[in-house]
Amino acid sequence: MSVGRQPSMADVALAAGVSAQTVSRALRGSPNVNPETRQRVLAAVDQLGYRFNNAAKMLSSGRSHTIGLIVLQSGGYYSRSAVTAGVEAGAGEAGYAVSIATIARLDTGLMERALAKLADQGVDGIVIAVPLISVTQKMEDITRDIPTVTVDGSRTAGARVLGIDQRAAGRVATQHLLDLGHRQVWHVAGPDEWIEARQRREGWRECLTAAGIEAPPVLEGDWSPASGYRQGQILAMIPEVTAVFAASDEMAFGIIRALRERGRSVPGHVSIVSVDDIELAAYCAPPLTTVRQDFYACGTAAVALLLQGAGEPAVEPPVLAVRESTAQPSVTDR
Amino acid sequence: MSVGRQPSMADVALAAGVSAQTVSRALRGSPNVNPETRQRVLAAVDQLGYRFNNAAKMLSSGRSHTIGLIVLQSGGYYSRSAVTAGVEAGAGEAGYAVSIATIARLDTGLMERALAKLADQGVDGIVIAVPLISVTQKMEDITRDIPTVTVDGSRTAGARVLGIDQRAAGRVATQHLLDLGHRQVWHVAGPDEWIEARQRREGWRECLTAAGIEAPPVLEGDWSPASGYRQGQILAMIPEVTAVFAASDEMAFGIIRALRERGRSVPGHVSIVSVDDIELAAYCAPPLTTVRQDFYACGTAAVALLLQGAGEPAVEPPVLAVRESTAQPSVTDR
DNA sequence: CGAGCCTATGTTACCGATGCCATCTGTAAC
DNA sequence: GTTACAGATGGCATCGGTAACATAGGCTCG
Repeated sequence: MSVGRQPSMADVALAAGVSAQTVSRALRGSPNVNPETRQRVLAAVDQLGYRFNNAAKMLSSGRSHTIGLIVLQSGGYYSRSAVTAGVEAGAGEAGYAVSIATIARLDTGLMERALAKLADQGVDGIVIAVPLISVTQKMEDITRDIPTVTVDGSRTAGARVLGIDQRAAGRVATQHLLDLGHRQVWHVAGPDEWIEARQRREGWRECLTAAGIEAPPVLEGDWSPASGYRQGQILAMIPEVTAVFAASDEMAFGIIRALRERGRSVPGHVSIVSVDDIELAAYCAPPLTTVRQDFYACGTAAVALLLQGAGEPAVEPPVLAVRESTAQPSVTDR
Repeated sequence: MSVGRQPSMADVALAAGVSAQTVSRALRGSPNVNPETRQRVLAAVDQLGYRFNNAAKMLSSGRSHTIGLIVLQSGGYYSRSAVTAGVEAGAGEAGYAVSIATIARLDTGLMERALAKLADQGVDGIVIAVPLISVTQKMEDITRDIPTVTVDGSRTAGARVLGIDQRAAGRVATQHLLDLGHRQVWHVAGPDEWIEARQRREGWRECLTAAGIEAPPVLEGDWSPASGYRQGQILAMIPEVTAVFAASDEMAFGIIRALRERGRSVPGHVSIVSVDDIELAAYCAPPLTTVRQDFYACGTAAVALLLQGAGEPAVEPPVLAVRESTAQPSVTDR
C-alpha cells in the first residue's frame, strides 16, 4: 500500500493483532502457536506482502543461511562447473543461498581475498571448489572460524576434504588401453597445481607400474584444447606412440587434431582416452572414449557434509564410456 | 585471542582508545578523521583480526552490497555461462558480492521463487540471465522494488533490458553461406522460449528475405549436441540441403555427425555455420565456422547498468570466425 | 482445592553497525 | 574578545529481527 518502505514484522503484528514475537514464532513454525493465530498472522503477511529481512535475522540469530562457494572464473574446466551446479542444487534444497566468489586463476593471494570476502559476508559455511594446494596462515584463520569443505584440495585447519578418487579414473582409462593390447600409454596431464591432474597422473602411473611398464615422460597441458593441440604436435613426432591418456576431453580433441594433421589417424594409429565425458564427447569426430565421474553428486555431497557434518559420503565409481577413439593397436605396431 | 566470538567494532574501539563511531568512520574512509587516529584504528583492527559484520552493516545502512544473479542450472548453454562470468567479474570489481539463484529449467514458478529468494536476501540489484519470456504479477512486484537488469529477456516493471543483437549474429552467419554461393540456407534453431533462439532465427529469416529467398521450414533443437544429431538425421534425408545455420556450436557438431553418418560430408556436401565459438569449435573435426559474440562483456555491462544506471552500453558486433565447416557448394549442387 | 506444569503469548534486551546530533577544540574573522 | 566556523570525536537512537525471560490462563493430580 504505502510506498514508504517494506513492511516489517511489527506491521504484520499490528495487522494481525498480536505481538511481533508471535509473528516471528508463527513464521518459523514454532510448535507453541495456536493454529488460529498462525492463520491470522499468515493472512496479514500475505495481505501486506511482508518479506522478512534477512539482514536482521542474520544479525540476531548469527546465522545467514548462506554458504559461500569459491570457483574459478574460467568456465572451461568441466568437472569444476559440474561441482558448482551440484553445490547450488544441494544448497537450494536445504534452504540455503549460495554466494559465489570467483578467482581469476589459481593464486594464493586471490584465494585469500575470496575467502575473506565470503567471511565478510557472514556465510555459514564455505565450499572450496578449486584445487587448493598451498594453505596460508590467513586461510587457516578463516577456515578455523567457518566450517569449510574443500573439494579435492589440501586440508586446512578444521576444513574437511571431499575427495573424488581421480586415481581410479586414471587407472580405468589406462587399463582400457592396455587391455586393448597397447604396450605403452602416454599421458598428457593437466597443470600440476591441480589435484585432479596429479591424481589422474598417479592413477595412470600406478596402472603402468602394475603392468610392469615403465612410464614415459609426462606431457603437460592446461586443460584447454589449444594446449592439447600443442602436446599433440609433440606426440606426433614420436613414432612409437600408439596410445594416449589425456587428462580432459578438451585436451583430447586438441591432441587428436594435431595427430591427424600430421597423418596419424585416431584410432587407426593412435588410441586416445580421456576423462570428463562432456556432452560433445559423443558427437565430435571421432566420438571419444572417456571416463565419466559424477561431479554433480560431488557438489551436493559437499553441501551435505557442510550442513549435516555427515561422514564422507559414498562416491560413485568412475565409469568408462567406450567410443571410437580407442582401438587395438595396428598389427605393425604390436 | 579469546575464543569467545568475533571481535566487534566496540572491541576495536576499546583497543584503539576511541569510540565505536570513530572506528566506523575511519574504516569507511570518512574525510574527517585524524590520520593518526586512523592509524591507531587500523592497527587495532589488524591486531584483533577484526572483520566487519555485513549483516549489521546491511541492517543499518539498508544496503547489502550484494547483487543477485539468476541463471539456469544446466551448464550447457554457452552464452549464458559466459554472461555469468562477466557478471561475477563486474560485480567483484565494484566491490559487490554475487548471490546466485539457479533455476532448473525455464519455468515461471521457479522464476518467481528465485526472485523471491534473492529479494529475501536483500540484494541491492538483480541480473536476470535467463531468457524471461512471460512476466507475472509477482515478478513485477519484486522488480519494482529492486533494480533489475534482464539480459535478453522480456521487460518487467522498472527493469532494464540489456540486449545483445542476436539478429545480427543470425544475419552474419546466413550471409556468409549466401556469399559462398549457396542458394538456400536451412536453420536448426534453439528452443522457442529462448530469446537468443528467436532472434537468431529472425536474423536468418531477414537475411534470406533480403536476398529474395523464401525461408525453408525451421527445425528446432534444445541446444544440446544430441538434439542437433536428431535434426541432422532429418536434414540428411533432404537432398537439396547444402547449407545449414545452427543456433549453437554444440548442435552444429551433432548435425555434422548425423550428416556424415549418412554419407553427406561437411563441408563437401553441406556447409555448416553456427554461433558461440566455444573453445572446442576450432579443434574438433571439422573446425567450425561460427559467430563469436562477447557475452562476457555483456555480463559486465549488465552490472554496470545496474550499479551506475548508465545508458545502454555499446555492444561489440558479432564476429565471424571462418573455419573449415563451410565451403562453396559443389558444382553439381549449384 | 492448591501445587505443579504446560501452552500461548507478551516484554525486554540485544545483535553490530550507521545516521544524526551534540560536543569540544582550535583558529580565522570582525 | 566574542562570534563563526570547520574538523575531530562521542553519545544515542535505530535498523528488524531473535533469545531469554515473564506472564496469564487452563489442566492434571494428589
